Amino acid sequence: MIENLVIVESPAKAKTIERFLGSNYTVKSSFGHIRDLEKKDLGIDIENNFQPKYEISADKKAVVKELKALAKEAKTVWLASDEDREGEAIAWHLFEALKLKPENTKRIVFHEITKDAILHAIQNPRNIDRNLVNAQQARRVLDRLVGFEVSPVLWKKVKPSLSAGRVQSVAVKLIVEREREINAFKEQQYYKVNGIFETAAEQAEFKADVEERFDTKEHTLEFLEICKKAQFTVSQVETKPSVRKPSPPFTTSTLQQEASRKLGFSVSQTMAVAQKLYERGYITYMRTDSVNLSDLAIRSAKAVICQTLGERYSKSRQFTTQSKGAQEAHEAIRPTYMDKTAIEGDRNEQALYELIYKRMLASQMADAELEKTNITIRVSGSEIPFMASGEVVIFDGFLRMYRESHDDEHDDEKTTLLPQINKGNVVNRKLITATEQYTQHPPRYTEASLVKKMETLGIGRPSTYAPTITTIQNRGYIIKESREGVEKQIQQLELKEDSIQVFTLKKTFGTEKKKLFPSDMGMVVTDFLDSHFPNIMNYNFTAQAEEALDDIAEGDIEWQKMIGQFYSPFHDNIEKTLKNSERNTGARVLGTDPVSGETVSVRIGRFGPMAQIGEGEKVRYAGLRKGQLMETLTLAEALELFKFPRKLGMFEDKEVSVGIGRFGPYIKHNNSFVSLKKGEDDPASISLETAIQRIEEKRESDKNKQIKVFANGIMILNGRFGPYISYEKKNFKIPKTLKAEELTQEECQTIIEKENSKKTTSSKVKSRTTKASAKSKKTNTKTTVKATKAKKTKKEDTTDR
DNA sequence: CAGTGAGCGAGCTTCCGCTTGACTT
Repeated sequence: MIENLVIVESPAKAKTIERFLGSNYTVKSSFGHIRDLEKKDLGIDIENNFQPKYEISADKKAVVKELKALAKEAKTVWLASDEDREGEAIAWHLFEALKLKPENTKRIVFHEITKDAILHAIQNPRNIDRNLVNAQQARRVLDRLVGFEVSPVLWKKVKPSLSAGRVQSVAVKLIVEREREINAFKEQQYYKVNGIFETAAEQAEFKADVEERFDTKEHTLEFLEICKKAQFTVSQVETKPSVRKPSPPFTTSTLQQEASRKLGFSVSQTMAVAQKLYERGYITYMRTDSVNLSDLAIRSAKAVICQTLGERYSKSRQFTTQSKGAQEAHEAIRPTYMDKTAIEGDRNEQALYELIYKRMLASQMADAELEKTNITIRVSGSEIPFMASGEVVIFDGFLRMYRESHDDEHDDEKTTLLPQINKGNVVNRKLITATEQYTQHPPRYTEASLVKKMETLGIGRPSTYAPTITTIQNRGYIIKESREGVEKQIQQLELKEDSIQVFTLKKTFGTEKKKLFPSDMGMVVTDFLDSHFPNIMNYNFTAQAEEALDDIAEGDIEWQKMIGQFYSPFHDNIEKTLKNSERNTGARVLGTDPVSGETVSVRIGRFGPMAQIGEGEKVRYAGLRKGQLMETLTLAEALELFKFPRKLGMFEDKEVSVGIGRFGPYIKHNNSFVSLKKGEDDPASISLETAIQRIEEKRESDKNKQIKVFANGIMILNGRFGPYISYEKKNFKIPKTLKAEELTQEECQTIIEKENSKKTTSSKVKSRTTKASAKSKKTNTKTTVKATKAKKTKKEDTTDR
């Protein structure tokens, strides 16, 4: 018999709470949502006032069974899921699925995991808030309707297996629109003038720049000529104090941004590392949109600061959340114990912890006090002045602990110290340089800056930022990659003493590191959705839906009514689009092939974007190269694609040719492929000799990979995860009980047969060559393995008890 | 990993938000 059963969402939370509550309370976790709309079909009875059809999620069957058994013998069941829309719904689903009784079920909430907060919650139970639950049901049903009615339109009109949704489609649109802004951007050349001066009295050097940009070299030279003879007089000195305040402690979004900027983490990597820190009790919950801090946390931060840095550095602050649609079920992300300055763990874990620690501590520290000085230097004979600015830190305050970084940081050395200068002083020029520059297009999104943008639009939630970004990459809508910039020659003019010299420098422009680029598919799908479903693609759609959901939560409107108002025009639009719209391949005519006179065009084909010359019998195709977009491809670039594969000659009686594939240029010989050496080989000019050399190098390195080769083509190879068997281009795992070096051909044969028979029974999907099918196959086998494992562990549990 | 790009038709795909593991060729 159990006295009290408390159900929370996270197992780590359950462990902590159990410690606070003592032996009368059994604390278990639901592992998030336990029920959802039917996985297979729409799961909504449209005819019957949008009645949702729920089922226990496949991976929660065991959890539900266990909770049900415990609930049956408990005197009181406490539903302690989070205090937000989703949490309320979890409580309700638990109530329904576990068949709880109203008389001994209590709903409690707390948004900080402290003993006081939990005991207080136990003292103040309430009932499940049905209005809030209904708001969640409306949210769920809306997302299912959008996703499961729009996606099939894409299957018919664009390509099978594509997806659309309230969140993901808008996220892709952000990337597509940014790319178009960049394409439309006309870069402008200008000259930027910087100077180094010294004071007459102390001969102290300092930097000053001209804020205006010069449009031509001639104008720049004119200015330098004036400077040559000019006197430089300090016409204004302006000093004003300023303060800088620390940023609030981390939320999911800000943690992802800072970890990306400071540690180079991807958003999913940040979440994985944070999860580990959370599970080991080092930090509070990592999926939160709140900047709230518990009183205990504020007090203990104060104690640490006063003890280590002195009282002057301490300033307790509580922050309020600004972001749109925040639900604030949790605290901000902070260390659980402020006296733990460092933790055990790998390098990434330590680095992320340090970031979280410092950010939290800094948030409880005093403002930094600065003194900013701006100096204007008049140039005799010109209206254009030089400006110098300096910053002196009077009191470092929180800056001692933490400096936030920003996306738009150009290593501006604006925080330099200025020498003592007074109005009317004459200063001497040491060196004046004018450098040719280019205006910059708007920056492409990184994963983290996309999350930031989504958060400001109120799209997505802390728990979905990382998965959403993964999804749109998996669907092939966007690609994360780094691209090398282009080297340009730029001119620099230098005025030193009495001569002006001109130099030519090389500088690389447009280098992109881990940025998000749209694919052709992303652009075609975005355009299709934008033209047929402008309502859903509107950046305000989610915000407006949230307002309606708030009304439902307040009890001002019935949730089915809200859904009904959305659904009828929406569904009509679906029907209309299915009937009237054309199949969309993003086709575009580029021009005429000067050789054949045939039309050159691009479109998305069965295997992706391609270029095409002519029609009918004489048609020729060529796939687009990495980094090329149908939208911006020129006729010349398209014609270039048809120059490969190029025949080089013969080697060992087989033809050697060079081509360009998805992973760059390659040499093909006797059905095997060898990559060209980056930076050395040029596919357009590579000789037969070099190609043969590359083939022989590849053979040598392949030899080292081989452990054993059998006559019938079975090979034992050394791979990334240890030895494996390769046969007919398929790979097979070697059971851990066997030694790779000692395997015979027969033994390999049996392993292959065994694996092959397993594969055909576990996946009914016919083997296709597309990525999507390969992936679904994987998940299929995965879930079956999981299911059997779950059963096993459950059995062990019952025998133990 | 890198050739490909017709057409038919069966059977499949898909959403967003809550949570953790499992396991890689």
